[in-house]
Formats: sequence, structure tokens, C-alpha cells
Amino acid sequence: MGRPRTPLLDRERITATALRLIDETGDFSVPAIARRLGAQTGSVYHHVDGRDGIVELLRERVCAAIDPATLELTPWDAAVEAWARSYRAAFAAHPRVIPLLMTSPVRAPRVLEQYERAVGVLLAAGFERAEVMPLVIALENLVLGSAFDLAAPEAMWELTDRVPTPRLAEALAAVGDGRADRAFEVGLTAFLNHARALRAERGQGR
Amino acid sequence: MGRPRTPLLDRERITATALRLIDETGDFSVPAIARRLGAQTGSVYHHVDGRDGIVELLRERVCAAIDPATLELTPWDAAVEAWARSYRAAFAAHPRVIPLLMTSPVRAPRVLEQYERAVGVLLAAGFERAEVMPLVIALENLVLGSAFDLAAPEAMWELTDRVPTPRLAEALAAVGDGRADRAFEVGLTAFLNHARALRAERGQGR
DNA sequence: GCCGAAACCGAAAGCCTTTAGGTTTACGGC
DNA sequence: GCCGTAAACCTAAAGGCTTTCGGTTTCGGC
Repeated sequence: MGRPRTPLLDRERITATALRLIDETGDFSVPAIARRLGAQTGSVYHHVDGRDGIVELLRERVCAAIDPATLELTPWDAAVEAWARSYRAAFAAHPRVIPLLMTSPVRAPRVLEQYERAVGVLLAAGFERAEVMPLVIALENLVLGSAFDLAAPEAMWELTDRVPTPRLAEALAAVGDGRADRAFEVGLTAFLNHARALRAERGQGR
Repeated sequence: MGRPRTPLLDRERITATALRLIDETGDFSVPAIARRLGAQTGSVYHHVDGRDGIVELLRERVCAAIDPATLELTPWDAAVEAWARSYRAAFAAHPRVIPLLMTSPVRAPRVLEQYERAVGVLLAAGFERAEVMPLVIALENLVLGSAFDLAAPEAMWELTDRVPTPRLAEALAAVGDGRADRAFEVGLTAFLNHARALRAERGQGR
């Protein structure tokens, strides 16, 4: 015992292990991380600011996969669409982290920057200040909601014989595995069409 | 000790107490429920199927506020719109339960029935079987996403001076308290317009 | 070579979930 | 009215999780 010759723990390994646990089981715990890394539970706290600190690291890590270049595209609707797709792809890679991130406020600088720039794009496109956040939030709901759906493809609704739901079962079967993807496409198309219409009302050309 | 003259616990009181704890603190625990009701922790398990059972009771209770009559309306888009508004109002009354409900599959018969009927409405309106679930899911994402936003009006994004976000701050200020409501209206309008357009493509009149 | 800082261990407090067995009360049948 | 069974609650305890604290060993700069 004492300090080991080669380190067992660091922020990178702790975060990666937490993410793997979440992908596999849907949750993580500090003892579980320590077990996987061959260390004692308490040791993890020397590298990380408690359980909540790990959650924030996870947010940073997952959001790092969002491509910042998407928001540079023109015209504005291409930028928004590409951003939404990249945003969704980042979370689709680890859908089960989403519930963990929902209960704590966004503090991660990288994420705040993204929103800052998204707001900028919409303002530059001619939207009014008061309608920008509703648009961003509606898009965010769409992205995270459909990404989360990927987590439990068929365990979302637990159909039983005690409650007859023939049409629901049939509709679920008809759409198949691509359910969440189709829902995203529907929602995104609806959003973009509506945003374009809204902008046209403002008298913005192009 | 022993059986009390007047009962301390029952499913109704347990569920109501759990809901009040969630509204106040954002979470609940079996010991906390027992304390509020003047009973011991273990006694709660005589009435309820563990913690997960309480979560399912909460889902039933919150969803009971959804008006089933909305799906009887005609035409179909009026039914869907009214259902979405009622659905959202039910969860807006207790937004902090939403994260708890996200991680377990829907088993509550009352809720499954609602989805069954919603699917029925869309099928009757002439939508194809494979596109019904994407529509329902997109609507669900919209409803739950914007309802959840009501939980933490300003604690969603934690703006700091370390990360300059002037336009985001301005946009947040411009929309004010009705942020989540505006986002819902935007999303719902977009959804309905898109659904109507989709149906028109199918050659369905009126 | 020394000394402070870093990294890990061991242990413990306090919370939560869940189960099991014991005690008192209510209720239905006779 | 009596009695047995079931219901409602309590005490107790196992096992897990989060977090803190002090002790031990190693690393790195001076």
C-alpha cells in the first residue's frame, strides 16, 4: 500500500470508466469505477469533485463530439440543421447519460459556447430576440428527446396482455428499429419548416 | 407498537407524500416518506412494490390529469393539439417527476391506453402505419421536454463570467419567464403544421 | 539527500433500499 | 360473543452508496 509505481487513476480514466458503465448498465457509482480500475473507493475522490463532478466531466466529454464548425455554415438554416444533427449524433453515441445530465444545470464552458453561437446564428438570420430562445429550446428538446429514445428501443413501452393495445403494438412493429431516427427526422423537418416560415413573416429574404 | 387504531399508511398517502417531496426537493426516498407520515421505513413496503412501485404510482397519478376526452375531438388535428396541451399541463403541474419517469418503461395501463388511442386517432386520420409512431414520439419529446423546462426556470444554464455569453444572456432575458411556454407553442405549431402537410401529401382531404 | 506534495489504502459515518420476523389490531364466520 | 386469520406496524439487520479523514508510500524539485 501507499503510492503505486504507476498511477491507477486520473480524470481521463475515471470519466471513461463511468461512461462505459453507463453505456452498459445505465448508471454508474464511485465504488463500481474504483473496482474496474483496481483501486479503493475513496481514492477516486482525490481526482474528482465527488459524484457530481464526474457527471460534469461526462457532460464535457460527450459534448466534445459536437462539431463546432457546423454553426459556421451558410445559410442559417443549413447551420442549424447541421448543428442539430451533430448534437444528436454526440448524444446518440451515449444515450443513457442523458437522464444523468438533466438534473444538473449546464456549467460546461464548451456547451455554453455552443448555445451562445447558436443564438448568434439565429439573431444574424433576422429572428427577433424574444423568439430566439424558444426556438433553441424547442430544438434542444427535439435533439435530446430523440437521442434518449435510442437508449431503450423497445423497453420504452412495456406492452402487456392485461392492457389491450393492438394498434400501438402494430404501429411500433411497423416502424421497426429506426423508430427514434424517424421521430428525429419528423421533428427536425417540422422545426426547420416552421422556423423558415417564421422568418419569412419577418420579411427576411433568401 | 403493533397495528395502530387508525392506519398511518396507504397507497394514496404514500404517493401523495412522494409527489410533495419531489415538488419540494426534486427527489424522494422511502425513509423520507415514512418520516412525514409518522411511520417506520419498513412499513411502507407493506403497501407498495418497492421504490420502483412508487415511481409507477406517481406516473399513474400525474397522468390521471390528462383529459381523455381530448382525443375524441374532431377533426384529428384538434384532438392531437388538445391532447398535447392537456398532456403538457399534467406534467407542468409536477415537472420534477419527469426525470424519475424517464428511466423506467411505461407500464401504467392508463398511460398505455392514452397512447393506444392517440395511435388510433392518427390512423383514422389517414396516416400510414409506419409514420404514426414517429409522430407520436416527436410529440411526446416536445411535451415532456418543454414541461421539464418549467422545473428550473433559470437554473438550466448556469451563466458565469468566466465564459462570456452576452447574446445567450440577452436572449434569455428577452423571453423572460414564459420561456418554456413559448418553446412549447413554437414546437407544437411546427409539429401540427408538419403533420397536416404530411397528411396532405397522402391525398387526404380535410 | 531532503521534504513537501501526490496517490493510494483502510476505516468509518451516515444515508438509502430491501427483507425478515415479531406484535398488536381488525374482521368475518360460527 | 369468541376465535382464527389477515392486515398494519415495529424492530432489526444486511448490503450498497457517498463522502471524509488519517496513515503510508512514492515522486519531483531543490
